[in-house]
Order: sequence, then C-alpha cells, then structure tokens
Amino acid sequence: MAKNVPEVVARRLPRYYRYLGELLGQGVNRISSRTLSEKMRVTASQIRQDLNCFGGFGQQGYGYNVYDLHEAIGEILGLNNHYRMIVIGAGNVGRAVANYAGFRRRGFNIEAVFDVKPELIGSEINGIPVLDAANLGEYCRTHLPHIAAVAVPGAAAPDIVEVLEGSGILGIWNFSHSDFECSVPVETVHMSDSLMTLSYRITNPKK
Amino acid sequence: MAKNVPEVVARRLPRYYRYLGELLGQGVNRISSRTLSEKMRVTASQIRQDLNCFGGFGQQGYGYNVYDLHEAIGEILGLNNHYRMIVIGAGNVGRAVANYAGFRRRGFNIEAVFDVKPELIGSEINGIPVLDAANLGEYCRTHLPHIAAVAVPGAAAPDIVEVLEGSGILGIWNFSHSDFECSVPVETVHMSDSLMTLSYRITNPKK
DNA sequence: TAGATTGTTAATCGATTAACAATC
DNA sequence: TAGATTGTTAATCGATTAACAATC
Repeated sequence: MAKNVPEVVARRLPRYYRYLGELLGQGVNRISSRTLSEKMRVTASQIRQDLNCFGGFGQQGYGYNVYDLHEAIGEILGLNNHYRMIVIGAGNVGRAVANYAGFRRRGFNIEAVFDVKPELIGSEINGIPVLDAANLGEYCRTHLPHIAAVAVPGAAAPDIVEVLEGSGILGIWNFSHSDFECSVPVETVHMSDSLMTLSYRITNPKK
Repeated sequence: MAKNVPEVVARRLPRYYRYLGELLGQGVNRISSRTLSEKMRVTASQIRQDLNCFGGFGQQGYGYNVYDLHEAIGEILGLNNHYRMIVIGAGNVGRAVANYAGFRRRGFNIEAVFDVKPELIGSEINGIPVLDAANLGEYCRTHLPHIAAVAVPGAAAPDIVEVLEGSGILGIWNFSHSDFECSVPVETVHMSDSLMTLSYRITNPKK
C-alpha cells in the first residue's frame, strides 16, 4: 500500500496521531484538512500530501472521519501490535521509563529491567524484576523481547547493543549519548542535544 | 556574524559538538571536513556549508583545528554561559533530570525542583530542595532562573508554562506530551513520539 | 613550490505549497 | 444539484551535493 514514504513524513505521523486522539477525546468526529491544519499550524496541503503516502482516507466534500483516521494512523504506526519490552540500566532514566505507566496502556509491556549493580539485582521497579545484565543475551534468546530501551552510560552502550543485536531484538530505543551502528532500527532520544539546542535558541534569538 | 541560520543547521550543531569532543578526548588535534564526514556519515560539503553559516573556521590545505572548532561551536551553542535551571515536577522524569550530574558540569545548574504533592515539598533530590509549585511565580521573580524543565503531566503543563512565561524565564525544556504556544523558546523532548516512530520503523522495515 | 583542503558558487535534488479537476 | 473538500499534479522553495577557484 505505502509508497516510498519520506523519513520526514514518517516523523510527522505521531503528531497527527496525537492531535486526532485529542479531537476524539473532545467528541469531534469529522475534520477537514483545513481545520486540522489550523490547529496543528501546518498547511492543509502538507496534511493531504502526507496522508496520501498511505492511501486516501478522506472523502471529497466531507473531510476525514476522526475515529477512522486515528485508527488508520495507529495501524500504520504499528500501535495495534503488542510489544514485549525490556529496559537496560536501572539508573535515573531507566527507572523513569520503567515507572511510566502509559507505555503498557499503549501496548508496550515492560517485562524486565537489567543492571550490573549487585545491590539492584533481585529488586523490583514498579513491579518489574531487575535482572543481572550478564544474563541479557540468554534472556533475549528465551523470552524474545521486541524492543530494548537502552539507558546505560554512553561507554557501556556499544557492548549492550551488540548483545541485543545478536539475540533477535527488533528495535532499540536509545537514551545513551552515543550514536552507534546497528542492524536493527534505533530511535535515539537525544536529551543533551535537545538541551544544547535550547541553549542555542536562548543565546541566538530570532530577530 | 551569523547569517540567517536554517533551523536544520542549528539542529546539527550539537552533533558536531559531540563528535569534536570525542576527537578531542582521543587526542586528535586536526581534522578535515572529509575525514569528519566519514566518521559522522554526512557529506563533507554539508559540514563546510553548515560551518560557513557562522564563519570560516578552517584553513585551506590544512583543515580544522579540533580544539578551536569545538570551542567555537560551544560558544555558538551558548555552552559557555552559566544557566540557572529549575525543574517542575518531581515525578519520574523530573527526578531523572534533577539527578543527572552531567548538566551541572556543562553549566546548567539546577537550583530547585517544584511539585504540588505535600509529602514531597521540603524534601531534597540530589541535594536540590523540592519547593511548593504554588510559589513558582514568586520564586522566578526573585531568583530569575534562565531555564525551566517542565516534567509535569500533560494537562498541567499549559498553566505552568503561563506562570513561567509571565515571570521572566528565558527558555523551556518541555517533557510533557502536549505542544503549547509560548513566547520564549521551547524545546520539547517527545519521548512518546520517539517510541511511536520506533514502532513504525519496526512495523514498516525499509526494503 | 606543489599538494591539500577550504570557502563559496552553481547544479541537483527533494520537500513544501499552490492550484484545480474529480467527486462526494 | 451546488458547495465543499479531497486526491493529485504542477510550481515553488529550500536544502543538499558537486565543483572549483582561492589560498594556506
């Protein structure tokens, strides 16, 4: 179905999904690209172009059915799948990820946390067991998690990633500061880059 | 000095800064755009174009001095400034931000955390006092923090932002899930968007 | 000086916006 | 049917890449 979808379009889908979810919550059941474009501060053209990478979800003279479009984008994003997820690193960020309840609700089920610290191994975070990182590879081969959130110090990341890659993981959600090569999809949350960008924008205000 | 710098160039600066920092740590003191481009997997043209938005940092026949270029980009990013920072919300994400030691090292000094929960107010996180969110506006007017990291549930964000905006904050680092209008620079860390993008890439692998 | 590599202009490529015929 | 709004093509705009003269 999908044409060759530009990266930049794929990155806008979560935002569309989010806005449509809000509209749904407000009881709006129909919307035109024009009205949506005003809310989202993009052009109506862009919305129609973007959606038409995946198919014609609208109806001339009517617009889009909010529920159907929300569903369709959710399906494209793979949000109707159920994912088994693990978290590597029980530090501040790892704990924040493990504690966030919203993921489970969306079908991302965190089943284990891994760390190297003996005093953490055997404990629980938000009801999720903390396991020994030494057993990560074995765990993956037996439990086949889909997604690994990597929240370890930068230097430790490449080794962890190699283990994950070799044991059937489908994707890596990376919170460590390093970029690395990887054969599976990696999505990095660049916290420090984001803070530097803010610093830049404070320091160099647009005229 | 700076020409009109495209957004997309500004967003690449932190990455250049990071790579140059690594090179510096490895004792490399000279690099050509060609060599850097191979490490960073971008084109040499792009690196030269990007840098020339800000000035000529290189030397024909030689390349770039790693230390000088790193310094120059740090200066452009405003990393030589000292920022007073506050964190709003002492939940998982707020705690992660408050606990991360790297910020202070880079000149982002977290001076207070705010929350609404009575049982948290008066406690400390990483040696930083947790104050009553009701006093946020007053605190800002007396202490003049530069940056506020907003890590509150989505629904609470707009009110917090309004208070911050009205009391002289220079920039907002937003971890909440909502986008909002704001007169000062806002940098949002879209964790859930990032996870959805990963889901998309797992579900729709490139051929 | 000769070789290397920048700074910068020109060419290409892709993404965004505008326009409009198709059609509900 | 008439009005509205899509899907899609064409025009514009901006970003990336290529090329090369300037110069260290």
